[in-house]
Amino acid sequence: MPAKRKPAPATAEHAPLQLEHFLPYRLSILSNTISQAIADDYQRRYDISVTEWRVMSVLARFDGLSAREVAERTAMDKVAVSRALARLVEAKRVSRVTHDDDKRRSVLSLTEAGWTMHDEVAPMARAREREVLAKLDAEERVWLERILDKLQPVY
Amino acid sequence: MPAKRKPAPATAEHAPLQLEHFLPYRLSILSNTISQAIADDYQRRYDISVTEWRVMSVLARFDGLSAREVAERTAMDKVAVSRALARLVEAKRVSRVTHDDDKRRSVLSLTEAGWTMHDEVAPMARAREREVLAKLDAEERVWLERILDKLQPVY
DNA sequence: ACGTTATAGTTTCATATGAAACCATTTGCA
DNA sequence: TGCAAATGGTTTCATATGAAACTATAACGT
Repeated sequence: MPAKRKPAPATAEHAPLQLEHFLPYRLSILSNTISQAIADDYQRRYDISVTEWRVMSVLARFDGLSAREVAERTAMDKVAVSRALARLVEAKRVSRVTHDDDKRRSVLSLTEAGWTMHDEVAPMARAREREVLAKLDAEERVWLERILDKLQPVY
Repeated sequence: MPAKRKPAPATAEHAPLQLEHFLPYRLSILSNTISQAIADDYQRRYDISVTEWRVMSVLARFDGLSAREVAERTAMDKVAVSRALARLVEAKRVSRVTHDDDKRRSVLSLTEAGWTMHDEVAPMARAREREVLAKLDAEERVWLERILDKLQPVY
C-alpha cells in the first residue's frame, strides 16, 4: 500500500485563488469592517440591531412603504424585515397601520421617537462614511462612485 | 389633548441618509449579492457553507496555517473557524495535526479530496468574478484595484 | 522550579437567521 | 359570481452565529 501522498504545495499545479486580489473576498471584508464600525456606534446605546437600523433608514427616506417594499429596498428578506418591524413597532419607533385599499399591506412610518433616534444616529453614520472616504483623494472618490453605479443595478 | 402629530415627511428638517449614495450600504448590498451568486454555485453541489469554502481557499493558498491564522486571514472569528474546521476535517477535506513544538496549535492542510474540490470550485468562483468585472472597462478596473488597496489595510 | 498570565482552540448558551409552512386577502379568469 | 392562483405578512423549525466560559498548553517573571 502506497504511502499517503502529501498534498501538493499551495503553488504548483493547483492555482489557488489569490484571495488578496479576489474581488468578492475583498468586498466582503471591507463591507463587514465598515458596517461593524457603524453598528458599534449605535447598537449598545440604542439597543437596536443592524437590520432594524437599516429598516429605519429606509423609512426615513421613503415614508409609508409596505414591508415588502422595505425588503426590496434593503435587499433583506421578508422574514428579517417582519421581525425587525415587530421590534421597532413594539419599541414605538415605527408606526404600522393597514393599507386602506389592500388589507394585506401595512403602511409604515417613523414615529416621533423614531425620528429623534434617527436624527442622532444618521450623523454618526455619515461621520464614519467620511472617515472611510478620507482615505481617498477627490479623483478616487469620483471613480468609486462611478464604479459602484456600474456594478450595481439601482432600483 | 393634542392630536398625535404626523411624523415629518422624509424630506424636510430631518436629513435622512441617502441610502442609494451611502457607501456602507452600497458595499453591503454589492458584496452580499456577489458572494451569494458564488455560493449558489457550490453550496448544494458540495454541501459546504460559505465559511467552510473560505477556510479552504485560505488553506489552498497558505498551507500549514493554524486555526488562529486562518481566522486572521479570513477576518472570521475563531469560533466560526473552529466549527468550519470540525466539519471540514470530518468530511476529510482538511487534515489537522498538532504542531510539533506547540501542542496547542494545529497544523492545517487540504487533503487530496480537499484539493480536488478546490480545483473544481475555484474556476467557478473566478468565472463569477469575471462576470462582475466585465461590467467595467479596463480603466475602471485599475481604479477599483487601487481604491480597494487604499481602503483596505492588507495584512 | 513555581505560580501567574497569555494563547490556541472548543463548548455552551442565548440569539439571529432563512426556508418552508402558514393565514388572510386580493387578483385573475372561467 | 366563484374558485384557483398570487401576494403580503407572520410563524415555525432547524441551523448559524458570537460572546463568554472553559480546557489545555506555553510563556513569563521571580
